[in-house]
Amino acid sequence: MEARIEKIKQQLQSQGYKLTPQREATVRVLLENEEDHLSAEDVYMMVKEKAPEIGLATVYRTLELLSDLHVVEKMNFGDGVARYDLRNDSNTHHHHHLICVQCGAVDEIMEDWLLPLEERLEKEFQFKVIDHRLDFQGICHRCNKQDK
Amino acid sequence: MEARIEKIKQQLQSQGYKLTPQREATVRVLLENEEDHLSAEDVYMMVKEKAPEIGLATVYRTLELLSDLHVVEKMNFGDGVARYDLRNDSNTHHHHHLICVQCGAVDEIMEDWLLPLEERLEKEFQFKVIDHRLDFQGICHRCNKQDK
DNA sequence: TTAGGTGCAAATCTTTTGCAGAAAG
DNA sequence: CTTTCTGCAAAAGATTTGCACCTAA
Repeated sequence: MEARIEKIKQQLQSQGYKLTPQREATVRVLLENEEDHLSAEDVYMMVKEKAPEIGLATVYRTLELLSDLHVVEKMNFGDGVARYDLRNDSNTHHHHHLICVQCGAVDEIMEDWLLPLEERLEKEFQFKVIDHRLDFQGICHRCNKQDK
Repeated sequence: MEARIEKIKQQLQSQGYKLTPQREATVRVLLENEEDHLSAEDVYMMVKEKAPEIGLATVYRTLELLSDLHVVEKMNFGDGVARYDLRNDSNTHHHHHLICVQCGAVDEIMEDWLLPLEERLEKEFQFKVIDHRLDFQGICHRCNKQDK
């Protein structure tokens, strides 16, 4: 965990930015909730517990900055808010989402199932893939059980 | 084109809704711009040319209604606005997006490449897939050419 | 001392809602 | 008539911005 913070600090500094206490608190919240997909408001509330004086605008600015640096990924699941995920070390994003339309849960699959498709895309469409996003909407295993 | 409007009219009526002139004008705009991904504001401006008295709220309400009926699909590409696409006749959504990070173009692949994955999901994760969404970010063939 | 950061409040932008009147069966 | 629909204006909610102060190299 400390190692990942150190790395992010270096990413920031290499671009002339500082890892301020506010930014560090924000990153720690993301780190401690890696499997969730927090909104800016979510992050704000959690950061407030550690650093009550922080402002919402700072959280937005931090998330935007980290997003520009590809440290976090900004996502949109269709409810009116942006959600943010820490990226893994290689700065690539290769997980897929299982979005339950019944209970709203968002699960993840961490494997990358799309490499064959990406190769096909480059060949057939001359489209050079940088990243992708794959979401499935459906009924999750928990709701499936309950329905019986 | 008239046939598709007629079909949408029946879909509305079967649920107790009317195909009002405003709604028809909205559908026609979507029909005439099927390969674009229009925002509510885009649709509003185009509908205004045919029916200048229409209100933005009506466009939003119409798009929301059509979305509920699965006549259009509401999407979000990460810029702050929702975008709307007419669905095909079977009311399924099986196209994939190629989003160019350089010129911003959004191309589509109409084939469904994911059926094998969906089967695997149901087996391995007990997740019943209703719909999916697959977007690729990268460099499109046009930009690829220009760069040379 | 100087550029980068921050908190606050105000501004902006998209989308939704309340309401009174209009349209359609 | 009664239900659905509309336009307008106001409200709501998320995000951004202006600004004066702050803080670290």
